[in-house]
Amino acid sequence: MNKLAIPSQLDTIILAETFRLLGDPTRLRILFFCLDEPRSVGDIAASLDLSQSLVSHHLRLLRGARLVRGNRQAKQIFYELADRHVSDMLVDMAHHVCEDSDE
Amino acid sequence: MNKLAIPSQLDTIILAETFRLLGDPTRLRILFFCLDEPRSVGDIAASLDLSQSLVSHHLRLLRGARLVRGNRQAKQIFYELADRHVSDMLVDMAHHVCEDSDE
DNA sequence: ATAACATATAAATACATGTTCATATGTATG
DNA sequence: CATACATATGAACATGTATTTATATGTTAT
Repeated sequence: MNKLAIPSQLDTIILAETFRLLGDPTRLRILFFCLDEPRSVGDIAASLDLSQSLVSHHLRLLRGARLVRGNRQAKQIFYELADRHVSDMLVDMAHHVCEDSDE
Repeated sequence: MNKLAIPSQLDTIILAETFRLLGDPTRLRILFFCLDEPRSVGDIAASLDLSQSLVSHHLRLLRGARLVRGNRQAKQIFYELADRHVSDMLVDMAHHVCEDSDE
């Protein structure tokens, strides 16, 4: 509805922080891998060919920004996107980039 | 239509690159400032209280990623968002962040 | 409790990146 | 042409960050 006022200084920082976290290929791969179904840390590491430690570090950052959320199932912890906002955001942006050959 | 397949390695990198550029508060401020109407470099610098050099550096990056586009008008160069995709993206994301108090 | 498995954390390092300062390029006007 | 104005570029620096290696925490089963 509204064309969008210029975001406040604070909103800008929060927005930038979110973008910054999405601005790393490894983290993006992790996010897309967890898009459809929750995935365990080990699964992520094995499937994306990343060290367990690295995956854990990235998940910490993503958790901190509430972009993902994990719940324990016995020994494993399954991570998924935090909410619909995040997944929509990702999907939308992916479309934007893929369709980037027009205009 | 499609739920979105996992992006290719290349698309992931391009997407990450775009996000990375958006992941800086200064660049975001510049983009939002140029959202409604084209703005000269000097205007940007003065209005956002940034050095002319800094603005120019950031504009170069944004230009390189085809996020903004500038055209000369006599001595000045007016920058605006490159296309509708970019501006929509920005507006959408801003809304996502602002509405981030639900769920 | 001990062993085995899954995940998280800490320290260290190598590299990327935002910012500043100084200078160059380009454009109009006397 | 020379001067002033607007923007761009280059080098230097300081800070941030992705990744690795090593180790700790937590959970289940024997």
